Amino acid sequence: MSTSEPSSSNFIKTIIDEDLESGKYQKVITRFPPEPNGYLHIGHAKSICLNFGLATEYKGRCNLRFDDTNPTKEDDEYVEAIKEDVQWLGFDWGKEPLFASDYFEQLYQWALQLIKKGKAYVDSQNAEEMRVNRGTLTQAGTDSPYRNRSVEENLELFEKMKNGDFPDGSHILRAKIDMAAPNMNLRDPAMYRILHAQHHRTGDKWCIYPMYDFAHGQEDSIEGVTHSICTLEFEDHRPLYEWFLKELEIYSPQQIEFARLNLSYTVMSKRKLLQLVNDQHVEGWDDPRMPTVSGMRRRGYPAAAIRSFCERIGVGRSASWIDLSVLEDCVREQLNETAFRRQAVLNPLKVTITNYDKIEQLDAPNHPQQPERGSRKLPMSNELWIDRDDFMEDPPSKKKYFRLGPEREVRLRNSYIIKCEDFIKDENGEVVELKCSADLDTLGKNPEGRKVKGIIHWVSAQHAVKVPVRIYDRLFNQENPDKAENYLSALNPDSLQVTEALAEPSLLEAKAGETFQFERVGYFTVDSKDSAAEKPVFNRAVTLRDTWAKMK
RNA sequence: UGGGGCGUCGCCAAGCGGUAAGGCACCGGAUUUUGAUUCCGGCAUUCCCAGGUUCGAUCCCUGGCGCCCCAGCCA
Repeated sequence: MSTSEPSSSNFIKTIIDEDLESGKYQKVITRFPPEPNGYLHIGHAKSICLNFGLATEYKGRCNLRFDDTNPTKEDDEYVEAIKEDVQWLGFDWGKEPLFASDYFEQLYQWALQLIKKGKAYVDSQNAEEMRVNRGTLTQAGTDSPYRNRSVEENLELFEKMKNGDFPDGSHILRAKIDMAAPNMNLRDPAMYRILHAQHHRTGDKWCIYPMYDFAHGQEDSIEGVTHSICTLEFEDHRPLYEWFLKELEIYSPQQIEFARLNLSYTVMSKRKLLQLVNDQHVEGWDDPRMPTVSGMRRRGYPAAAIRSFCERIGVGRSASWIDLSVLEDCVREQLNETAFRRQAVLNPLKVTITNYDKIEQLDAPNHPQQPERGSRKLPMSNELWIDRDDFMEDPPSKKKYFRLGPEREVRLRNSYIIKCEDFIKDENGEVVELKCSADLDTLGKNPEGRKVKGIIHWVSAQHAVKVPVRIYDRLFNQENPDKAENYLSALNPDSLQVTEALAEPSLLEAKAGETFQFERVGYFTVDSKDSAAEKPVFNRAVTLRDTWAKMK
């Protein structure tokens, strides 16, 4: 499956090691429990790598379980997308994925059990009344007037709720715990609400649906999960998680919380990502600018890069902010190994080689560090395109600059060394063409007596193919978009720039999903949606590291 | 001002009473037909602050300070 992931220690492994050693558990069973109400994002990837990673490392199992307890927000489209993403990330959940909805009957029976035990009651206050009577952070709540209904009455009302005799919101099943509890979650939390909604799997079979708190622990219990790993916000829910399992007298897994991922220049809430999609600020969940797994896949981020990112950032309990550049660096790390090298010019400047009048098919390696991966033919002629950035009429520092300039020499990547003899300007004073001479004795070898440090990429004008290229930048231009008055105001208007590249002809054969390094520029992936045979459209996954840009 | 957490290098993160791992970033230097990659070297006398216990504290105690989460019939 995935390559070697050494994986450093973290506090969760310490807990598991202790549990294994003390004999509390003999095996490790985890689970990844997404709600199918949106696409997976990089934050989910962290949880996936953690949960599946632990299962692999301890030779246990990790279940993929859809937490589909709220039919008003869930959809099969999301189920399918989530399955694809988990698989693509390189993980295996075994036979079939599991669903909370498969446990609805059992959950219902358990609710009856708590009612009979006097631990649950049907409340008939409306939502507003419940809110008011819940109290505040510093004031205890007050008991509902319906709190002491008899078991019989509760049973009867709950039965009617189940049968669909009541409209949404008219009644609710609550756990009878303590309206004065300092932990708000224990102030008689809701267990079941009435929802006359079509469920993506059970259709209209149910009119009542369990709340997260009344479902999650029992789901874990049914599946024999040993370590139920979730994010920090659920820490306050743990006493409730344990309360239900204890009152139900069933096996109680251990919940462990870790800090969720925060990535700079992006938002991570599904609600906001959904809004970006619905309001068409992006082209869809898999828009290459989205922090979704599918967006990153389309952008050209390899699964291995996402895994190594998750390994690199570690797992802890303190709120952490990871810079987007860390992710990009993981992408480079992978792509540098795997991507074939090609030449393409994004911002063309014409060059005429004055002493060269033939056409040659030069040999250029697919990957200089991996010669066994072969080579391709690179056509060379006397009219070329190079990148505008590689010429300066007046270089700043004679010493530090080693690109093209008047009287300067430079190596054409995979070709000859050329010297700029002259340059031509248009009426606006802009350089439009360079006249260069080539040292014809420098193909595949260095000249004697002088060193030419600069190397530039190029493409033969008559052979070049025009290909659409999409340059992506961060979706937001504020480090923490959530800190803006409205996160939408932090959207980067220039996050997508559509342009064209003049590319070497071999790139015409590029297949959807393939990634190439355009030498000295960056990594570009053939878009899987908008490309056709012989008509590749390229997405820039990430630039190359550029220390020269930093020096300037 | 109720409850639950967190605070170790610029960013993550080990450490669990015996004298500060590692990764990334950064800074040097070497190799290089990608100013990329690779390679070598450097990079916390100090662990939010102040007291205390101890032969010895990042780890224990006390008191501060700062930050995060909780008042959905969302998960």
